[in-house]
This record gives sequence, C-alpha cells and structure tokens, in this order.
Amino acid sequence: MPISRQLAQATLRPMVLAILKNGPGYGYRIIKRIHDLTNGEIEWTTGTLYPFLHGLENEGVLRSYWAEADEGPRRKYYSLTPSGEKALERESAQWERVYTLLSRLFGPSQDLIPG
Amino acid sequence: MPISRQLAQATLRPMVLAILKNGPGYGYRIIKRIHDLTNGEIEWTTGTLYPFLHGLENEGVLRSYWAEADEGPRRKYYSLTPSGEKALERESAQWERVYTLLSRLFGPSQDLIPG
DNA sequence: ATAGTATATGTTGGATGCCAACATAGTCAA
DNA sequence: TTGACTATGTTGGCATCCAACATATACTAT
Repeated sequence: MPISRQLAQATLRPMVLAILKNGPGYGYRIIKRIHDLTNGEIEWTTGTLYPFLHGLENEGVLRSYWAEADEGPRRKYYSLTPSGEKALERESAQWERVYTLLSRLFGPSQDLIPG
Repeated sequence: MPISRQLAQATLRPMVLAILKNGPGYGYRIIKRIHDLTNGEIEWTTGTLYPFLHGLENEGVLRSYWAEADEGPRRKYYSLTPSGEKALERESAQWERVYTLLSRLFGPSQDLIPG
C-alpha cells in the first residue's frame, strides 16, 4: 500500500530536518535516504527536493557549503542552523500531538468530546 | 504552537473519515468537531470542506442524504460507504507506518540504515 | 419590521505550490 | 563514444487551496 501524496508531502520537511540532524547531507543523497527509509514508498524528484532545500536555506533553518567529492561532481552540503534545530523540535512536537489525536480517532468509536 | 498548514491538510481526510465512522454527520458540524478536537488549532472553512466532501462522495467513500433539522436550515448528512470504511483503515495503517518511521528519525541520532 | 446572530450549504477566482521534464556537467567502464 | 551513475539546477503547465462571496432558515432583540 503506497503512502498518499498528501501524507508524503507532510513528511518532507520533518524528514529532511531529521536526516540532517545526524550531520551534513546533500540533496541527491537525501532523496536516496528517504527512498531507503520508506522502502521505496516515498520517492522525491529533484524538481521537488532542490527548490525545497533552497527554501529551507532561505528560511534560515539550513545553511550550505560546496565540497568536492572523491568521485563525481561536487556536492552542496546542507546542515541545520540553531533555528533549524528548533524547527525540528517543533515538527516533532506537532507530529506527536497530531498523531495522538488521530490514533484516538482511529480507535473504537466513542464519545471523544462529551456534549 | 499552531499546527502547520501542510500537516493539517494531511489530517483532513483521515479526520473526516474517522469522525463519520461514529455515525452520519454534516459539513458544518464536522468543521466545529475538528475545531473542538484540536482545541481550535485546526479551523477549516466551508471553501475547503464542502468541496472536499463532494470529492469524497464522488470517490465513493461517502454517501449523503438531506434531512430537515429541528431548527435552522436542512442538513446534508454524510456517512461512510463500505469503500469508505476500507479507506479509513488504509489511512490508519499509513499514519501508523509514517509515524513509526518519523519517531525513529526524531529520536537520538543513530545509524538507521547500516551501510 | 428589521437588524443581528447562529446555523447551514454552496461557488469562484486568484494565489500558491507541485513536479515531470528538461538542461548541464563530472566520472568511470565497456 | 556511448551509456550509466552521480550531482545540481530551472521551468511551465497543472492541480489544489481557501478567502471571499452568495444564499437561505430561524430565533432574538429592538
């Protein structure tokens, strides 16, 4: 069962931030990482990810630097800024809240709000 | 801390389906229900919800009927079709999978995929 | 009467955002 | 020199979102 577009889109920001928490990473690698983490169920293209990374950098949650690779073209590495670390915490808290609510709703029928 | 637009959007479909699992409901009520369930953090407008309900009915996951209210204008009640119940189960399973993955990612840094 | 509030459903158009497709380029192997 | 893989980037057409608007019932207060 594939993950819906809508849900996948909602994971993009938290996933990118969480992946970069482990250290600097570059676009092409992040796409493969997400592919692997989701067993191929989420596949971002460069048309989605690169502009998204530019946006995050513009927002100030990421910063970037160019580095030569041992092989192949040079890479643009991104890492979290302090603001990015806070953004990740906010993402995490939001997901926690939303998931808690949804799992209550998904559970057996009951009056969730009296009145 | 408000819930991001992107994340809120991803909850719309599962929330509507889950709310209707408890019995027929109508648009105006669903908007208030979601407002209450999220302590006012998610506020859908009719411009979003009504077309969305029409779409779900068109998809075949909801069916509707008109009914007079004791007071005020008549209401258009929606309820889950068998296909809608399956859709709700799929939503639930998807959220489970995605949340499990994300909470692993949100947790302490580690090699999530060896190699 | 009529103005205001709450309930209730619906549409529309401008703005936003997505992403398939395309463009460019380095490295290696056949 | 063709192809495959790595790597970054842009663009334009498409889909979607939702603020704003339109319509209507019912009750209360003035």
